[in-house]
Amino acid sequence: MQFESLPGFRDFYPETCAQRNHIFDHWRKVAQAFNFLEYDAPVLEPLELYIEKSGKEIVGQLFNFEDRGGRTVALRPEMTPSLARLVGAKGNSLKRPIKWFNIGENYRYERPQKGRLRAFYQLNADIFGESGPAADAELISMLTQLLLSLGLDSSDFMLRLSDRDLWLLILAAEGLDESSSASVLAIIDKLDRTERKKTVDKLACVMGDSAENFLGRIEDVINIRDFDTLSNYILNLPLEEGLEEKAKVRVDDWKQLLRLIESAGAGEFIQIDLGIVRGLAYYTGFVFEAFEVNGEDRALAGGGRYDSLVKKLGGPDMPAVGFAMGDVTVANLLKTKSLIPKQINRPDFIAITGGTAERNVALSDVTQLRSLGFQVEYPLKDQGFGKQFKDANQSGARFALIYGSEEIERGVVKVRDLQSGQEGEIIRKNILQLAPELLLKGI
RNA sequence: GUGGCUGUAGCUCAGUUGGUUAGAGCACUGGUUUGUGGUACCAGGGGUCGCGGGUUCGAGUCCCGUUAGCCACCCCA
Repeated sequence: MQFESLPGFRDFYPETCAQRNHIFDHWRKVAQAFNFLEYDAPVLEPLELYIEKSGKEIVGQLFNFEDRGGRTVALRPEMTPSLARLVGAKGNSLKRPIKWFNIGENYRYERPQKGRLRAFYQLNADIFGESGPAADAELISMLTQLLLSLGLDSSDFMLRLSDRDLWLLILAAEGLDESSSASVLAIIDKLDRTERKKTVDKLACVMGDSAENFLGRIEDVINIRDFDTLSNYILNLPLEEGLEEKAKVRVDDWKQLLRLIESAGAGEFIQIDLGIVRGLAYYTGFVFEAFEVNGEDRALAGGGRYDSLVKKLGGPDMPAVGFAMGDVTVANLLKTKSLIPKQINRPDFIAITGGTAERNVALSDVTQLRSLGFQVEYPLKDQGFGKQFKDANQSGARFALIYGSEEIERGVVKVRDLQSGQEGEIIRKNILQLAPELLLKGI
C-alpha cells in the first residue's frame, strides 16, 4: 500500500524544507529586531473558541472532531483566538505594550487552490495595550521590513491602507446606523469581485432606490489615493456635532500614522485604498494588506486593529493590533522573483580520505570540528579520490580536508578551497585553531 | 460544495488509425579512476502507464466511473 499526503498538505523534502526555513529565519530575525517576543500555543483547541470569535458558519471550514473525552475540538485555523486567550488570561499583569510574535502552522478545511492550502504557516505579530497609531505604525513598518529582508522591494509589493473608523463616519454621514454600516462594509469588501449590478441590488436592501447613486459615492471614496483629498473629504462630511469632533480626531490619527510610517522609511510602499475593509467584522480601526505590486495574486499579508476582541473572548478590555503573513503566497512570489537562494545548506568542510586507516584518523579531527559547531561531512565508506572529489564538489562544501597516508605521516592535512582550487597544508594538531580563520579568509 | 483542464520512472516528457517484452533526457547507484572535482564513455536499479470497471482477439491509447493535482467559482480569519 502506497500512501500520499492528504490534499492541501505538503511534504517538505530537505530542499523545500530549507526554502521554508529561509523564510522562517527572516521572519524571526525581523520580529526580534523589532523586539517582539516569541510565544506558542496549542495546535488543537476547543471548537467553541473559534465559534465564539467567528460564528457558527466557521465550523464548515475547520478540521474538527470529538476527542475520546467527548470534547469537541478543532485544529487551529488561525492564531488570534489562542493569542487572545493567552493575553486575556494574564490580563493586566503583563507589562505593556505587549509585543508578541509566533510562527506556526494553521489548518483550514477548504478546497486548495493557488496560494491557498489546507495546512500553511503564518507569521503572527500583535501589539496589545496600546491604542495610539504608533502601534499600527510599528506593525506596518515591521511588515515592510519583513518583505524587504526577503529581497523584495517597491517594484514587487505595496501596502494598501484603509480605516474602518473612517468608513463608519462616512456611512454615518449617509444616515446609516451601526448595523446597516456593518452590512455595507461587508458589501464593500466584495466590491471588486462582484458584478456592479449585483452590488447595486445588494445595496438596495439598505438604501432602496438611491443605491445606484450611493454606490457612486462609495466608489469616489475608494478611488481616493492621497491623504489631502481624503482629509478634505472627511472634514467636509455633513456630520452631527459629536461625530464632527470624532472626524477631526481621526484625521489627526491619520496624520500621525502617516508621519511615523514615513519616518520608518515605509512611506513609498503605502497606498491609501479604502477599498480594503477586511472580511471579518471584528476589525475596529486601521486595516492594511500587503499585495504583490500588480495586485493579481492573493494578499501576502493582512491585519489591522481589533480593539474589542480580547474582551469578547473573556479577557480585559484591551486594545490590540496585529497582522499575519502566510508562507504560501510569500514563497510563490519569492519563487517567481528568483529570490530563494539555491544552496542554503552547505558544509564548511568535507573530509577526503585515502583508505580505512586514514578515515579513522580523519574522524578524530572531524569530531572535534563538529563539536565546535562546524558543519562537517565525513565519508561513510572508502572510495577512490576521484569519486570523493566529485562528491565533495557536489556537496557545495567550502573546503576539502585531504587525509592521505603521506600527509598523516608528516602530521599535516591538505586543505583545498573547492571554489578556487587553491591548496595548502596545515599542521593537524592546529586544525581547531586554524579552522575559523580559514573560513573567514580562505587559504 | 460547483465547474474546467490534466495524471506514463524521483523530475521533464515521447509513445503512430488500438498491435510483440513501454522509451528518452535529467537525477540516482556502480565502473573507467588507490592522489584531485562540474566534461566524457560504459553498466545498473527504478513503472501494477493514478485506481476500478467496460468495449475488443488485443487497451498506455477508446468509453464510463472514481481519485489526486492544477485552475476558477463559493469562502477567505
